[in-house]
Amino acid sequence: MPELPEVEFARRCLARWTGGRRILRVEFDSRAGRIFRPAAPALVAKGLTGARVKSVGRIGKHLLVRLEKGGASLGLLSHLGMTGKWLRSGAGLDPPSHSRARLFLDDGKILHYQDPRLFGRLRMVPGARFEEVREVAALGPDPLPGIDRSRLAAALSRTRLPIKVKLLDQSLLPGVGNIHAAEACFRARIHPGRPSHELSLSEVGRLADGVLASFRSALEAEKGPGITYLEEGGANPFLVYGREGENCPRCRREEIRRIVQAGRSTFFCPRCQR
DNA sequence: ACCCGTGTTCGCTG
DNA sequence: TCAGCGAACACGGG
Repeated sequence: MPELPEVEFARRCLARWTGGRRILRVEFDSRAGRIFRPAAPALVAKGLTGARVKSVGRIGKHLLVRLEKGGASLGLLSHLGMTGKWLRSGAGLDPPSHSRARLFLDDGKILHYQDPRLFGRLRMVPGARFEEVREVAALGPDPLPGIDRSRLAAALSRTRLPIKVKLLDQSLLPGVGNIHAAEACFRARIHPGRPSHELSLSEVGRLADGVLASFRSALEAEKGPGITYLEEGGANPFLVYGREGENCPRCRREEIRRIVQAGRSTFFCPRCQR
């Protein structure tokens, strides 16, 4: 369920697990071709074998792993798609289900890239020049630790798209996904259907605050049991997402509604959000 | 069985 | 030319 907070959590885990470690061996499953495409899985595996991890970065929902092999820099770009996850296990344990690739580290641990739906991507970036990768080049500046409000206001003034739909555009505030777009509109008390160019400067400011607050709240939840995934059985940690029919947590007088915008669900309070 | 889904890209349309 | 839309990708869960 990766939007920015989950990807940032994955980054911290990966950094802790791999810092200074060497990759001894790489395995992949029969479906890994989708994840690695257009490169052949065997080529990626060969490229990673023997490399040492230097650092793990992130921009938006993209993980940027910097490695070194034979004195040369090497990059691994990881996008988790809808269901991608990095997990770690000890040697000799059964791999988790849908483990598409496994990296065997020199401390005896195994990193698994798990991705049931195969929407994620894992690709090598020569020289770790991530900025030359088209999807990365198209991203706006990462919203953490802060958002440039003038830039945000300027970008919003140029489109009539509903604000909640525009928030999904990764050139705006990369890392915002369907959940946090709805959460940010709710926190900002802005109706998700409002044309972006109509927002006042103070509304744009509230929206930036809303995005950051929603991210921080989710990151805070990750520190606990690491559960912010709706499917994982924990309580729904969100204010409006997935809460159709429940009372609004702010006004307590209106039920949360669900609408569909650009083919995606949006949840909002019709009383609080105008 | 049917519907829904945390993301992105591509092709079509007006 | 291009913003905007819907479909497609693929699979599990309710």
